[in-house]
Amino acid sequence: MDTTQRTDQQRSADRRRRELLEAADRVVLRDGPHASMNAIAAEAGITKPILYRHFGDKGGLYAALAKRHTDALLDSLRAALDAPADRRERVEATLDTYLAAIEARPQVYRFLMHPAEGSQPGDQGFDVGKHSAPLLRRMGEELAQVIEERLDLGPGGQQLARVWGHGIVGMMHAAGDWWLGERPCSRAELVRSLADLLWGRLAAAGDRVGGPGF
Amino acid sequence: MDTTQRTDQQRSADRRRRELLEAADRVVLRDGPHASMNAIAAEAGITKPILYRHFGDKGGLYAALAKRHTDALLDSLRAALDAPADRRERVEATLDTYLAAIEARPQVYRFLMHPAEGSQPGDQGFDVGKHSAPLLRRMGEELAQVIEERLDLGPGGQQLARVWGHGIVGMMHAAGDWWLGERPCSRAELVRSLADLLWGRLAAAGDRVGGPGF
DNA sequence: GGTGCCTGTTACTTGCGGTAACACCAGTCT
DNA sequence: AGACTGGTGTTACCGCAAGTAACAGGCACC
Repeated sequence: MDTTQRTDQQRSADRRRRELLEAADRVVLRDGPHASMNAIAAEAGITKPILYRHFGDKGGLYAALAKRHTDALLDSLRAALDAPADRRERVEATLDTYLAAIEARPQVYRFLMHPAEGSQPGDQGFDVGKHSAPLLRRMGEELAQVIEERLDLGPGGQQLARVWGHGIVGMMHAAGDWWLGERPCSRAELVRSLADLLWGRLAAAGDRVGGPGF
Repeated sequence: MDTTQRTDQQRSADRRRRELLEAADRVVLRDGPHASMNAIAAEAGITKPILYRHFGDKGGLYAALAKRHTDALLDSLRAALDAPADRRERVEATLDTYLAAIEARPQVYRFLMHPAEGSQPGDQGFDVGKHSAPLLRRMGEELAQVIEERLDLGPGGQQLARVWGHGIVGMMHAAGDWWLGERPCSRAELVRSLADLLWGRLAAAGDRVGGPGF
């Protein structure tokens, strides 16, 4: 008895939570990450305390919101990353998937990259090394795992894979961010340039004038 | 007459400004980027309106603060980047310089990477593509310029250099951020791993089990 | 019919960014 | 001397957002 009823309540609570999240989504995508809790509550047709009961604080709401989008994006990326294709093709497909996503919904992207807004003034010694958006961390770890699973990197390969995972994700992120702001070239060109970088063209390029000493 | 007196006043104002910036620096480095204007004013021994007269608003103060540190870091990086050495050595030296800087003063680093705190709720259409800290942009452009000056990349080389500049900076940043948080290896190992990545070891590595199809 | 319990409200506190208005203290001009 | 000006400093306030009581109805359950 108790269990069935509790289940009912939980279901209703979960549905409510989803509704609230969708309302929050609309507001954040419309007003940016600085949307106030009042605005979100109004969009959902309710008032603030309900939001706080469901999500604890603003950070909780934003975390829940971010998780949805992050999961969705990570699913797309995993698909591109695990495709049965040549390594270079897979890399290009992954880069393109990411860039297409941020191009299609830059507001979602901007929201996801925001460093959580958290870190209350009470955090003594304040959290060094946790500025990156959780999305970046998760993408880095994910990529690291794929690299380690599929490539033979010899001894110390696991650590190498993690460095590379985070490094490549950072490269993708920074280049994508810059590209989104300036649009200096097509997406395909950007993908190609980045893949070329990863393929060692930096090392292979010739010097411009004299020797490397000048 | 007028000029000399105005110069005097300007000098005194500049000195005051430097004092205020130093006080702000202490507070920000102690309390993190969420330091309040009240706290900064108190540290400087004065009250808020003076800060506002000197810097306009909080964004202005933070921008001025960030510029000092950014300029200093960029100077170090330029030195490593322009050293008369082998390309690989230069790359490693630059990576190491950056990592040493963020390792030595993580709070400064954390502050610099903060996306300006700006973007008032009034910005309709809200500023997509300007999230990255100004430091990242400047480092990216700087590196792009060096790459373009010194490497022969054939046609389209300028654009390629810019993509690479921002991409490499992003790689360095993300890997450094992750490394600072987890400390999974020594700085030298990290530098070596990243340089290896840029040197094409990703493309050169063998597959782990079967062909690339699985 | 009382007892929890969830959902919802209004009304409040606290703290921050930012500003207006006033006060003091040089020198300067007449 | 005495009014005028410009910079430095103050207190006291506004508006707004996060977060929190404290209270009010609906609905199951004993």
